Amino acid sequence: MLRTGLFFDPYSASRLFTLCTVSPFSTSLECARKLFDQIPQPNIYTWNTLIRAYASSSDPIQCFFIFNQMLCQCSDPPNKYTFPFLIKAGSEILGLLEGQVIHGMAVKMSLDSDVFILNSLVHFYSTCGDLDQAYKVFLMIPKKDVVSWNSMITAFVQAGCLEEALELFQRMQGEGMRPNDVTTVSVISVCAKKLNLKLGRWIHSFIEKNKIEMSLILSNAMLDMYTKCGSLEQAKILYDKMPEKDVVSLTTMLVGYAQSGEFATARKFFNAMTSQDITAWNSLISAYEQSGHPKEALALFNELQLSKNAKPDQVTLVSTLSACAQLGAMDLGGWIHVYVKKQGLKWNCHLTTSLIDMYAKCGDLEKALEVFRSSKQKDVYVWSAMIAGLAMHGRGRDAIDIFVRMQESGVKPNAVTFTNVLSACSHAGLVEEGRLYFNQMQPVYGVTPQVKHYACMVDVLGRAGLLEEANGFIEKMPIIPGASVWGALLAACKTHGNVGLAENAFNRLIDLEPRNHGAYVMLSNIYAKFGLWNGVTRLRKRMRDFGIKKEPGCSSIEVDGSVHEFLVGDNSHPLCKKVYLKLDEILLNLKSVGYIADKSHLLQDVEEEDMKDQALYLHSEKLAIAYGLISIRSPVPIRIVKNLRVCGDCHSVAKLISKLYDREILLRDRYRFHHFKEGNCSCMDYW
DNA sequence: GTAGGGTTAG
Repeated sequence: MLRTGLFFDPYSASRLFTLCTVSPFSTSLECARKLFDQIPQPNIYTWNTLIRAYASSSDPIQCFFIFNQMLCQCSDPPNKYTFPFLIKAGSEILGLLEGQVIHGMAVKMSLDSDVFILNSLVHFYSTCGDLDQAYKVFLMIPKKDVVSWNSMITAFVQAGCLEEALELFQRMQGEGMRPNDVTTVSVISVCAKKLNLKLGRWIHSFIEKNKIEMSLILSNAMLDMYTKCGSLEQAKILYDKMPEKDVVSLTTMLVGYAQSGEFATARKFFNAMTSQDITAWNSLISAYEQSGHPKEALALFNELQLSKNAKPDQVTLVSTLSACAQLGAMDLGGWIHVYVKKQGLKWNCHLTTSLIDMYAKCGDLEKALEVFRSSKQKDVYVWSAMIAGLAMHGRGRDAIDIFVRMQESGVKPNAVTFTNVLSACSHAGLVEEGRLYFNQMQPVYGVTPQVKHYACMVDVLGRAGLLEEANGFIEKMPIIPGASVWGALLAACKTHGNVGLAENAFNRLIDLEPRNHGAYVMLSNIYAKFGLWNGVTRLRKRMRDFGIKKEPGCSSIEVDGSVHEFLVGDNSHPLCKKVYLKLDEILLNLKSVGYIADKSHLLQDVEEEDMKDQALYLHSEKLAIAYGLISIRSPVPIRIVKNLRVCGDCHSVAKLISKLYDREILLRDRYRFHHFKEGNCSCMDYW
């Protein structure tokens, strides 16, 4: 074209240029840009095409620089085609200000009745979070087409206004507008979000009746709806009928099966993909992590690192950090912290939250605070995670301090925040503060207390020994007390010894959750404490009859990046002989300073009666501590995670070991952290 | 003589 001079014909040059911008090759945009710079007098069409190309690129902000250049260099003013591209760029960069400027220019140029520009603006304002403005623009569209309706319906769905979206769906039909496949994609996703299978089925038949095209995206949205609403069978039927499937279809099925615990089938869909993208990996990892299989999640994460096709992203790391937190795997957790920095991944609030949570749950509260202090963006979840971290370490006053500072910085507390604040009050014995914040929830903060908040409040009162007040509090509850509420009261009765209230709490709890083994163990412990052996026997028989088993105690410890688990009396560890030798040595040392095993904990233990003397000695946390002393060099602290609450004897032993062996021990049990140092525990024996 | 807006999975 250069040789023939055709390139200097503006029309021909712009055809070549357009071809270049739609090329799928990754370097084609650079190429197009170079080409553009050689076009002598780019016309308005050419400029628009360049802006369009950048609007859907990875660098949409360029659109505004180019637009500026265009205003200076192009003899034609921007036209109705220019604005949709710029508005799209505004949505991409979430640039509310930029978009508003563009909107203003369109108005000045009297282009604000163009349906394309207005539809773009509806989408733009909604992605920037200004739903009111989106709706105002929508109402001003003189001749709404199907895209106008779709844009507004989608805006409502994405803002979580599901009822409004359904209303609009009705209204568009009332005004004679026929929904298309895009409309029904949004409406089906409303059904998925509401978990409303009935409505989902109705929309499905609506689509068939109205002969709406079953696009691949619509089929995928429908698969998503059926799996989320718990109808895997219908999802499978639809899936088998789909003429075309893509990676989204497979991922949706994968998630459906993984979330109902059918991991083998989920893996089949995972393996059936020609190439597993990062979303597929994330789906499987998070399914494992969220259903109590953190070890499998970490194994998959390791597999992912060997994969050539996908690289971990922020979502992967959030799930993986959460798995680390569950296991107390701080080596890997810290490695991920470094990984994010090294890879230059963008920090977001999700990542910050899970990193704080990981450090706090692995026992390194200082690191958690460091991450918290250095984070630039703090949303309500970041603040709440820090409050929870301080709470589980017994630092109630500091937690409340953070709660106050959060409000000073203009972040409004939500239901999660209050759960954590109340938990901080309960762990630190701050009864007055607990009462105060609970009573302020609705009137001051507009957060309606849920069952979990009542349970926390019962815990605050009960732990402090105010059993009657806690019981009265439950009786006055305006909502039905759930199992967690009775569980909190029962636990308090165990700590402070009240058989009458305990029996009532137990019965109410068992009515709601007949197979709650924790309830049986707690009541049995209370009977044992008072020497009510008939009660113990009765309960034990009832457990046998119903086939209810106590959850076995399990402690885990991370050494050199791998997690070791110990069960009660475990013999499966390769180094178990050494562990038991170490344990003998420890107990001998402890006895020399006057330690006597507290056997009251033995009598209380329902399932372990056969093991009598051995049982205490074999508690999993003792095994894990012994293993830690063997394999972790001083002065690195020993970090243990236990699935149940630590027993009184293990608690005393850990205190003594911390002094005798001059080692810090961080033990996370089901409810909180115990930081043993120089013969004392951070919980000050209030737990 | 060239063109534009809205949709699914973590």
